Amino acid sequence: MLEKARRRATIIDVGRHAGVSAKTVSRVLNGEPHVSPAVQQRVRDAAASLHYHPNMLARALVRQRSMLLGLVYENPSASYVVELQRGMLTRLADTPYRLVVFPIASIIERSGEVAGLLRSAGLDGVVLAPPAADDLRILNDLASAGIACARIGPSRAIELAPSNIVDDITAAREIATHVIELGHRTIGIIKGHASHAASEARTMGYSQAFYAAGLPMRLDLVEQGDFTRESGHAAAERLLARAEAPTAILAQNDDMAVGALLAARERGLTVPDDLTLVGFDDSEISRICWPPLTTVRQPVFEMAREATDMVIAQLEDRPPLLRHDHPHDLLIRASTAAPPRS
Amino acid sequence: MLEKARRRATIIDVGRHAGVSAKTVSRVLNGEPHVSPAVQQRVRDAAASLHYHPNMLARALVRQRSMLLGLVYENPSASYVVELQRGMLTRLADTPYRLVVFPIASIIERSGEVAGLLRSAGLDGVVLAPPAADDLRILNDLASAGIACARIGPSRAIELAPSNIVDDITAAREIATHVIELGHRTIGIIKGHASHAASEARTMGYSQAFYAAGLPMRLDLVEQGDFTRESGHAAAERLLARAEAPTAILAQNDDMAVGALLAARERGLTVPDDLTLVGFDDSEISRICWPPLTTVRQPVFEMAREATDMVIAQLEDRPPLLRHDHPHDLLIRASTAAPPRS
DNA sequence: GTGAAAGCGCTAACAA
DNA sequence: TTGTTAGCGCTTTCAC
Repeated sequence: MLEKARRRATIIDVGRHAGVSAKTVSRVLNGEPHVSPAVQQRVRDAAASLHYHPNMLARALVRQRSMLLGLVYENPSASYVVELQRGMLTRLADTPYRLVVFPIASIIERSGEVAGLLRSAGLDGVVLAPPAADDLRILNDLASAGIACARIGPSRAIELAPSNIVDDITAAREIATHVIELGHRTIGIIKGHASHAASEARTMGYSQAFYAAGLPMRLDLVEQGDFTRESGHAAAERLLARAEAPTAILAQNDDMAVGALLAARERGLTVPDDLTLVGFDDSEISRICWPPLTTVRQPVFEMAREATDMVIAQLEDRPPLLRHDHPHDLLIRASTAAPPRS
Repeated sequence: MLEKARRRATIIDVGRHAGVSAKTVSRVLNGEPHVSPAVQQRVRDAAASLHYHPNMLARALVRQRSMLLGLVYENPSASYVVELQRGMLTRLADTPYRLVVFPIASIIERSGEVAGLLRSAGLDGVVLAPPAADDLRILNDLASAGIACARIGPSRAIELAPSNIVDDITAAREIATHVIELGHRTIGIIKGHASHAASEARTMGYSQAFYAAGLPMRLDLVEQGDFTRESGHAAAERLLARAEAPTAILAQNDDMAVGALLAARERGLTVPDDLTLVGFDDSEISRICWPPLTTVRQPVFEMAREATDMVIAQLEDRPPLLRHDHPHDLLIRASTAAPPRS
């Protein structure tokens, strides 16, 4: 059978056991100086024999520090979320901070509640992923609640809070240029959710590439998605059902591109022979699916790690980096080719 | 500019503002009876005008409840982890509980530390995914620390703590039987990490299927993996390099099967024409890769949701379900076919 | 219906 | 080098 839960030993119990005051125990446990080695040892022994573990809740109350950091995100792409978490957890390893996750269904609609939610959770700091990273209301509420924050991929008001940025416009222009240079002229676009500012930025990048190549921006070939695979599937179906179907599709993230890939497959189209397809993000599935997707690598992991560092810096009263520009990479893989000559 | 952080209003401030005592404020905020409607309204108004938010840390200390639930897992497969989190978060929506994630590098080696880690994090409860779910040491430490827990996919000591179970042996037998019935006789196996009890169980299921079909259990065709795609890739390479290469490979999860798929492709083999391949778990990539994998669906999402419910039941002093058996499904997709006639 | 006092387990400030 | 006192912000007695 399992042992019974017994009353938890407190710092006072340990002190009594070691024949010292509670404060001395506290000093030893927190590695403060000015405690004789002999007493230190007595305290440690007493703590061990009583199975003492500090009560984080009490410590948190008096120190005004919960050691809890939040991650706020909307829930579109599993691989994106995993990368965010990995980045934060990597920075948090061997620190006393813990990661609390806050997937918010619709951040824009609920932006008024979000800060209250984070505040009542007693967080010390948060990392804001899109689209929360662009929500000024949340930023403001966080500041007035005294919660440290850092942002990933904001597009607006960069100077307002520490930001990790990648140049979405340039990245989108580069991937669109690659497709145009392969010879495509009828090019469909699957946009991400409108509440993400990155969606606008990427569309602008595409349009710059079209303009530079002397191609018109065909608004009739722009379909709205929401960053989910399902939405990419549906959008691709609409595009491919056109009388004048595109020979290439630019999807604004990899999940939607994979959805488009499945849609193409269902119509008997082979990628890239019949249809060129590109994504965005270099998420794991872009490498796993077949063919692997031409995409743009966003250093999500590094941005999350860096954002976490920015938050911790604030909590430790070090001046945080206010802005970190991250590089992107155009990754040309097997999903792009010249258009079929029909 | 952002607003300045101002001192947080306390229950006493609200009381003063409303002309009542702190206790009355507490009563109103916690919905306790015996407060006149007029006073209730005054208190609510005062709280709103002072932007009062309860301090969870103080409440946690006095109530001995942090409202924090942990999820403990090792980090093999991203899609698996995401499903676990989704399941927990679904149950946690509209409750005051928060989710704290604990990816532990090597649970078996660090089993002694894990409970201490969870205890010092001040968790009220935890959901244990494999292989922590099978670690008696952790279970025991958790019980003696008075932390509620529930398990996902344990193979041992089922009665020791609330468990969510799928019948790995039967599931593995079914998928192996499917492969055998297609006509395969030389069948390779890629095992998962030995620390996961599910790995043993699945191997047993395979062996039952072999026995029932009158086939020998070929230990020379069993390769060790660790549930990662890379390990599946390496194991498949070893299998396919044999003089007598298998015509089918049973991988113990989908990630390893995808690794094997890539290995086969590199050797110029087509799945399923040249090689039949099956996975386990029905994780997202099993549907996205090409060909989609024949696999066994494990209701990871439902198990996580149910496990969370078991934990909450304990915290609310309701008797938790002690055991929940979940169904599995054999999903026959395009990665399995009759062996090539050579 | 409402309030005063005590205390959750810990640490900061000050004494000794 | 060590101990004492006073809280952190809230909830729990138990009075009124």
